[in-house]
Amino acid sequence: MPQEHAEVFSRNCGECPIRHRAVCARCEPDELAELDMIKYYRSFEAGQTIIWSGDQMDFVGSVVSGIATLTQTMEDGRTQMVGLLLPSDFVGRPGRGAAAYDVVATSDLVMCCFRKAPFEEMMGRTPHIAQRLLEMTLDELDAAREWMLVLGRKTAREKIASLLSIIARRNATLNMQGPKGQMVFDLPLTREAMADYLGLTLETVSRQVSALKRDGVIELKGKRHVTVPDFERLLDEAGDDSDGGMLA
Amino acid sequence: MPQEHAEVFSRNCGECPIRHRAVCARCEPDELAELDMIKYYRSFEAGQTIIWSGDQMDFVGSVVSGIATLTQTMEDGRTQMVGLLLPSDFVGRPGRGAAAYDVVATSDLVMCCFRKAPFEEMMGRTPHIAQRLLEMTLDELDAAREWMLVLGRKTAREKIASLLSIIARRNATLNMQGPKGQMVFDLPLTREAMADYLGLTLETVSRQVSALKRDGVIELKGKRHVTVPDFERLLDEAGDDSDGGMLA
DNA sequence: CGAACGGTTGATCAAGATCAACGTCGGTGG
DNA sequence: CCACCGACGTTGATCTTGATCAACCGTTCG
Repeated sequence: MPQEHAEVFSRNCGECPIRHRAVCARCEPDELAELDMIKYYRSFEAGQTIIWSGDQMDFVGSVVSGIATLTQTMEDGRTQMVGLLLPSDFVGRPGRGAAAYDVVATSDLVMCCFRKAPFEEMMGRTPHIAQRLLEMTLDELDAAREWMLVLGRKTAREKIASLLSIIARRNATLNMQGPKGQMVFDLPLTREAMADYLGLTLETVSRQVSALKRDGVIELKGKRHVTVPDFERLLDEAGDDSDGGMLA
Repeated sequence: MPQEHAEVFSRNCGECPIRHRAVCARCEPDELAELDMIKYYRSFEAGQTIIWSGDQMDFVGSVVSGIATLTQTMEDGRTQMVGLLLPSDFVGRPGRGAAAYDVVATSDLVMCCFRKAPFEEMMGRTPHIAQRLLEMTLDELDAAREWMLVLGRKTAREKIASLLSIIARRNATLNMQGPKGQMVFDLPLTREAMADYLGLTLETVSRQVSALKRDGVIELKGKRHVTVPDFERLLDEAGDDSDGGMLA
């Protein structure tokens, strides 16, 4: 049986770790106060399904800590990840009743949830929220399109390198470092989840990770702890042009 | 040399064929009048590149008539389509200076362009525009995610069937018919463009189209004119569950 | 301890890529 | 008028990448 998270979170938005990146990033104190009235926290453990595709959704919200995946599954069991949710990412689609994808917690996870109806109502008259959500959605769309190139045209090796560089870069921006030189991080995904991300089998993922290690593109400590000695080299293996998608 | 379009378009938004579906769908008469002051029409011929990836963009806009594609290209020439733009679809990303993708007119095309800076300024104080753009962006994100499943997990035959069903469905909603029973339409894409859409080679596209024809899933008159005798059958071949993605 | 889970590695197979030839249609210029 | 060319499409033969099937390892957890 799931044991309740012992950890206690401050309800105070001022202390919120994702305050400056989430949907509420642009909100004024009075707007935060209003959001506060319709918000609540929920904890999930690793492996738990947060939302089932097709379910009626009565909340939207932000990932506060932990990692979740958005996945689509065909009747015969083939599954494709279509979103990777990190802290500050938004869950749920205002204006739609039913969830379109499964949302699964990959690690232990905390969400800041807003009751859906009041949130939608508030969004309608609070440009600060609507604007921020638009911005975040446009970013997600860009990420999805980058991902489509990976899925449609890259080789298995390039796919793995692409995924590693994406995780490395996200990690760097989270720690507010530039993405260059040596980088170290932990893989937040199992080999199977990586396969579902990249449209591969887990065997192919395992082989290509080993190959990148053998060729010195990455170093591994255990199965998950990755060191990238030369980020440019990794980008090269990913087939990305060197600028790495820096957009004005 | 490109010959100028002889056709003349009414500047009048009241007669605009995409009025009810575009970014301006929710605008009041006074807002339309303001948009009118920053708008202009541009025509492109089939094959013409509208925007090059990396270019500075000085406008955003809506496709009024015709079809365009968003594509990404790797240094070695591999290309992946990441968006298919039909009438009423929006082009450009407010808040970003440089284009992230190539935009190419697949057919002769007319765009209703807005000068970027004034449009962004106006969006900041016109919720009707921002809200509609958010809604359209969320729809595009959903489409991109559906597409990711196609790219990552479907077989070549399923990919072709998926593309045909998407085009058939879009066509049906444009003509305001329900997507069922017999459907007839023209393919707006060459075999090569279909391949770039689906992450296949043009040879595989050709073979699978022939196979679907041989198996009676579709009928062809010429290379482009398609008849789908049984839409359910097509959905089945696409591996989609029967509801066809009808979401509340 | 044994089972479950995550991961690695090997042998074999098949879907789709690649290379190549050919067909059709619609201009265009001699 | 016809010959030629280029764009688009089809089909065949062969090759390669990644899938599939299978065995096995190490860790963790009842």
